[in-house]
Amino acid sequence: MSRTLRGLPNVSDETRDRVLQAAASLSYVVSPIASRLASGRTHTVGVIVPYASRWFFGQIVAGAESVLREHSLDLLLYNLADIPARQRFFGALPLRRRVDAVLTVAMQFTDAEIADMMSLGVPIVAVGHNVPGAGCVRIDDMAAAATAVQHLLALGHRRIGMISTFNDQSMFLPVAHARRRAYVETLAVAGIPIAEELVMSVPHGMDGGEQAMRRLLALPDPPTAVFAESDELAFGALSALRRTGRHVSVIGFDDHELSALLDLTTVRQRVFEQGVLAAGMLRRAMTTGDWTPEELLMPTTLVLRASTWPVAVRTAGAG
Amino acid sequence: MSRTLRGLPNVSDETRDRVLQAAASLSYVVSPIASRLASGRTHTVGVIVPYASRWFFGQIVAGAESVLREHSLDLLLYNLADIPARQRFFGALPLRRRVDAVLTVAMQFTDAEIADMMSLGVPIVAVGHNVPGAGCVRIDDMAAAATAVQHLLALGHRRIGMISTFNDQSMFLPVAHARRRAYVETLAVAGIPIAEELVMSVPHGMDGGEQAMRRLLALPDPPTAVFAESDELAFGALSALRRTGRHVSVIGFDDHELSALLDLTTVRQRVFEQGVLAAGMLRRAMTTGDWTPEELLMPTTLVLRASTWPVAVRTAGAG
DNA sequence: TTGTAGGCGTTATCAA
DNA sequence: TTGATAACGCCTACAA
Repeated sequence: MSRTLRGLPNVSDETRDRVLQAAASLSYVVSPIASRLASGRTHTVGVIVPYASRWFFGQIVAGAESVLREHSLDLLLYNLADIPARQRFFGALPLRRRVDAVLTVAMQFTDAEIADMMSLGVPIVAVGHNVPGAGCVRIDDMAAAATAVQHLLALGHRRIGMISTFNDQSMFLPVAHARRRAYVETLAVAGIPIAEELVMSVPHGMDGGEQAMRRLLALPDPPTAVFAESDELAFGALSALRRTGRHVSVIGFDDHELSALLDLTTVRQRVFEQGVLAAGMLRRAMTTGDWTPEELLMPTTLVLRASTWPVAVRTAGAG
Repeated sequence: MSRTLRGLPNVSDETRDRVLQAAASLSYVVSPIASRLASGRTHTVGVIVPYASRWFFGQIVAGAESVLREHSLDLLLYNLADIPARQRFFGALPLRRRVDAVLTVAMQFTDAEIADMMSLGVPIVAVGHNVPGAGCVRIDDMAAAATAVQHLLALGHRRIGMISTFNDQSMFLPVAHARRRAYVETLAVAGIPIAEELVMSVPHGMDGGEQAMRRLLALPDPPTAVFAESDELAFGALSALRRTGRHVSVIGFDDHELSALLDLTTVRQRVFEQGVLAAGMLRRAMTTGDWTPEELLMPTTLVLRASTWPVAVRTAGAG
């Protein structure tokens, strides 16, 4: 009977029909839990995110859900929003004996935490950051961020600020690191000295962006253009500009769904699709049983809109 | 031993210590799956949403996750984004034997589907819509929407449009229904005849809002103000206005995190908190074992910003 | 307070 | 191709 319901090959047609009919008439369904205990496979992937309700993570989760659901795999969400949640997670490691695979999104792990994760002995794929020994789906942050800064340089800007982030634990996420490094290096290549005061580090989100831009505007010699690590930060920056009536070119990163509305120049990445691809890698590993971590690099695109302009225009107008 | 690990009372201190130590040294953890099979309780709540990646649903899910995780309950996400997903869901009803409770968010169920859900025999709480026999956390949509329309009336507007939604199956979600009814009734009370052509029904999202506003602007006698069923629709409407250079007052609904930036007048509801409360109701039912569905009404607030203004001002200016 | 048998509903294995 | 029978790892109940 079990053989029939699972569609194994060695069952006669007649028996199959008989079983299927009986199952239907009793509206019988297999208990996934019992089946998991007996088989040892949980058919579940644990998804770990730092901020479940942010746009970026919502996209990733939705993307992953779509492929997992299609293959009848469960998605167990862990939102490690604050320090207590994180401590609870790594203290108890609730994933143990509970998932067949793990998907982590833009997390900053300590070495000990990575060791914990690897000790689960299941395939792991990281989106937007690198975990040694795990698969990876990401963009080339350095190159993409460099594109953004180069765009500002091409417009003639020389005094360029950056809005960067740190998290609750005052840690710089890997993504923040890479984008800030690209900023520094690109300016260096262009022969522009880095001005410490032009680099703001704030908590992620609109409020952080607004705060950062206000501080930049308060400088004796404010920037004529700003590169924000993400569109949400850029939104905050735009807000500060609008409230103060000042004019500074702003470029973001992500192409958030509202960026077009706000006319924000940005670097587009396909977020939903990264969730799809990551889940696909894990699904394959779970069904075939063999797992060789691979790295997937997604392309990015510079999207030109009205929030950036040549340096001469506005400074002349405003001056 | 099982008694110790589960913290049951009738264990001597000495034994408890001994067991705890042994467990620690072997880094032993109970298998949640085996425990579920034996006890018959899954410690899992199924969460059903129509659009996992939208802001509203992200907030609800994050809110629910925070309380469930705190009590070591699992959250199983089902995103019923399209018709195939929905059919698969109600065809197989994967929740059966798998969850101890269900949380549904702003879903439109048929009677048959409701029957299916109730047949699970577990507590159900609905957020943002009503399911007979289930608990409920929501706002008073009629009253809140009426407030929005009254605001426009108070500003002197008499020709007021509405942007409403239908979903993939061309069904009007309960929320859409209530808000449109409030629109009709509030105008009626004010003695204003309803003009059919002023009510647009579009798919949810910014694109829908933009489309709807364009059609409204194309009317021989366009509205001077528009009530959008949600902020995301309103964003689209604002976009259309900006691109066409026209001026129409717009009020939204939700107080999306970006509404302040866009200066959108709106009706605020506390979304994250609704997720928290709904999950709390289910958690209590799961732990105490008794379940009497209750209904929770959350307050809303009119938030005044710059996207609405008295009718005379702009029409005079534009005319 | 502690130990022990029985059962939860499958899967996997081995005979038949 | 089929039927029967151990695991799977825990919880519950009952006995000691």
